Amino acid sequence: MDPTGTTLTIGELAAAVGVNVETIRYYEREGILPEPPRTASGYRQYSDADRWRLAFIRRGKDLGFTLREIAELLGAGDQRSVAEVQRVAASRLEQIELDLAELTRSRDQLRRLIETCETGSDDDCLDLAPGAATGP
Amino acid sequence: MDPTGTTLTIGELAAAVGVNVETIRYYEREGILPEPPRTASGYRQYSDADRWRLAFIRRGKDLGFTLREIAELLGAGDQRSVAEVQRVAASRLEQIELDLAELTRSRDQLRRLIETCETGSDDDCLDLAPGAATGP
DNA sequence: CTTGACTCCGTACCGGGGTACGGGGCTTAC
DNA sequence: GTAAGCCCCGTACCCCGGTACGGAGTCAAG
Repeated sequence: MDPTGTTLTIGELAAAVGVNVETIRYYEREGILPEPPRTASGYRQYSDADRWRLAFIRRGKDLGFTLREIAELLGAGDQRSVAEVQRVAASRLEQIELDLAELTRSRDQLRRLIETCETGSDDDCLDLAPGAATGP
Repeated sequence: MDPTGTTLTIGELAAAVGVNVETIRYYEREGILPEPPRTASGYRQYSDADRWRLAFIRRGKDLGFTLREIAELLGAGDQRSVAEVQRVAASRLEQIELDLAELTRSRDQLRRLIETCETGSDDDCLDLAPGAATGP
C-alpha cells in the first residue's frame, strides 16, 4: 500500500507523532482531525499535512490548551491568524496564572499544616485546621 | 422533629457547612461520611460529630486532598494520628510542587509564544512552535 | 386540612481526554 | 497459503467530584 511513503496509515501516523491509534480516531470523531481519504478497502490515508496537524495538537496540549481551544486555532482551515493565536494564548496564560496562585496558596497552607503537626498541638494537626474548633 | 437542636437533618447539615444536600448523600455512598441513624420515617439524623467530619472534609478539599485521602485521614475512626496526617500532607505537598513546576514551565512557554507572535515570524507563531518545522 | 418545603430513593448524566473490547476484514512477508 | 500483525467499526468504560431528575412520602406552619 503506497510504497512511496507519501501517505501514512493510522498506525504509522500514530507512531510518527507518538500518539495512540485510538486517540487519532477519537480526534477524528471530535472533529479535531479532518476525516482523511480512504483506500478501496477503507483504510485511512494520512498526508504530511495531517502529520503536521497532529503534531500541532500535541504541542498545543503540552502548552495546556484544551482540545476545544486547539480545534479553534486549527479551526477555519487556513483562517488561522496570529491575532487568534495571541488571543487564545493570552487567555490560557491568564488561567495558568490563576491556577498557579491557587496552587501556591494550597502549598503554603500545607506547609503550615506540616509545621503545626511537627511543633504545634496534636489537636490542631488532626483538625487540618489553622484556628478551627477541636474534633469530636 | 427534635426541637432541642441536638440533631440535624441533611438540609440543616448542608446549610451549616455550606455544602449541597446531594453532596452529603454522595459522601455517604462513597463511605466518606458514615451512615447516620434515621428517624422512624427514615430521615437522616446528624450529630455535631458529623458536622465536624463534614467540615473536616471541606478543609481537606481546600488543601487539595482528594476525597480518598481525606477518607484515609478520617479512616479508621479514631485511629487518626499525627504521623498519618503528616504523611498524607507531605505526599500531597510533593505533588503540588510537581504541579507547580509543570505549570510554571507551561507559563514560560506560553510567554515565549506570545512574545514570538508579537515580534517574531508569523510562521513560528502559527506553529505554536519554538523551533519546529513550518506548517502545510 | 392544606400547602409548601423538605426528605426519601435509585439512576442517569456532566466534562475532558481518552482507553478497552471484540468480532470481523486486509496486507504483507515468508 | 498461511500466520502475524494491521486496520475497520461501534460501544462501553475509566477517573473525579459531584449534579440533576422525578415520583413518593413526611413535616411544620397557618
